[in-house]
Amino acid sequence: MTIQSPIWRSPITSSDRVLLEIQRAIVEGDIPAGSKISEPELARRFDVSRAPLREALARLERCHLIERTPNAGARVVKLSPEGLISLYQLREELEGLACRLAAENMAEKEIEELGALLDQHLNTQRVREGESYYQEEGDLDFHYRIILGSKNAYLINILCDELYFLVRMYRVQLGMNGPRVSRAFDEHKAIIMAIANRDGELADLLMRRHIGASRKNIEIQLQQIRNEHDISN
Amino acid sequence: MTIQSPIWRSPITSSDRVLLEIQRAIVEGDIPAGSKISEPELARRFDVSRAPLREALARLERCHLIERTPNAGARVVKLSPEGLISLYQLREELEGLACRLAAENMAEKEIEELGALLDQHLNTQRVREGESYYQEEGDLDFHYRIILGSKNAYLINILCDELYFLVRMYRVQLGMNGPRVSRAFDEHKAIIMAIANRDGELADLLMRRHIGASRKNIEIQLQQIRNEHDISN
DNA sequence: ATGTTTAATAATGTCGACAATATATGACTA
DNA sequence: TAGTCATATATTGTCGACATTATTAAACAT
Repeated sequence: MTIQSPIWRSPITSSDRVLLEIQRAIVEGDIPAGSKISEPELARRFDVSRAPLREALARLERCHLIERTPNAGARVVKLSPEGLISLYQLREELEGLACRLAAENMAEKEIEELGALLDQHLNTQRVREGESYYQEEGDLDFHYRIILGSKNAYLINILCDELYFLVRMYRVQLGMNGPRVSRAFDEHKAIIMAIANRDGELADLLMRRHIGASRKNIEIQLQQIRNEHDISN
Repeated sequence: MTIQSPIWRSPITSSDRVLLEIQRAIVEGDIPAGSKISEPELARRFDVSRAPLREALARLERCHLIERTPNAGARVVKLSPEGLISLYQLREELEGLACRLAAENMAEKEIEELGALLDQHLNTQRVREGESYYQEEGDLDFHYRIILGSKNAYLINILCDELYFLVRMYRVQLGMNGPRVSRAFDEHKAIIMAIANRDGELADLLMRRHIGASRKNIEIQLQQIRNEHDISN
């Protein structure tokens, strides 16, 4: 089961279904980055008419997974180092803010659940050593809850509905889930404590560092990939 | 002429045209906040079929001007103190970041133009004393240029395409353009100088203060409106 | 009179077809 | 052979109609 937007519309229409399928396909690379989107083809493939398909495309554009040009159609976005940096610059600010607001606005119960979640992930990780998919999901779940805890509707929308699919796409397609597992747990723990102490300023700072560290880690891996690529050519 | 998204699609389709018209109508209150959107009615009114109209609605949802529920239709958003605060919390972070990046990434020429723009606005404001519409437009233009100067595509998209219509809607409908004019000019001047000095940290700080001051000013006006409302009931 | 159930009405979601635009193919020229 | 132009093909943008769902109105019961 994949993590998806925490705010999901109750009655599911055709376009919702198609959106979910295409989102997954793009994030996991089944529809390759940079490739052209053909409306007739996708409509056949998912057995719907072009109306709900186009509705889905509009929402895919919203979460930056495709780019559309009038009369010319849509393409899946290309992943680039610049894009990744831009994305993480934004996340540092926005999730920092989310943390500060979460420290002010989260209910005690929510904070308890957040702590329980972390313990649970720690156990899962101990049992399934090296199996990084669970860590991936656990990490996103952690970030989601804090974002939701901010109670800022615009912030929630931007992070959960618009940017996080891209984050997942970068992670999945560049295979970024590596060695930072244990350190991430410690950082998560510290963030939760700051929130529990209602210390918004510290929670903010720690989250910025956490994402900054994550970004640097990814940049290193990305540089390695680029080097390998240069050698093989 | 109204300020609109700096990134505009080159060939203008029916849905683009309708989008612009409805955007203006909602921002200026011709279609009242909180009112229901009727697809057949708007389709007749703008002389298009429902297909391009629905495309436009999807994009209106994207910039938070309407809210849609499946099978039930769309409503124009309601303005609320909480919404305004959430919006300005975001702006402080995002435009602070934009300023820091602008100080790093803006071309010398762009910075010169930004300075020229400010002088020009100062003159316009001296000539048309009290006429706040020009100040409104000038202020947005100033912020737009800095955001564009950040060269961060996601940041530009979120601020210019998704949040700024809401900012304008709040300003127009609550009549917020009041007495801060001259102080805003000084603050703008200081921000430009920080950018020109390539001092990203300072530019960031000044922009956060600038927006924070703007927010407090608006909150005061909003409180006054609420008080008047309480008295009249 | 108020609240509940049922029928009538209107709205949204989806479909297939056509028109306008872009892309691909092939003929022609230098 | 490379480049340009005209044609053919395919894709996108738009339309009107239908199916499905929500909303309103009316009838009924309490």
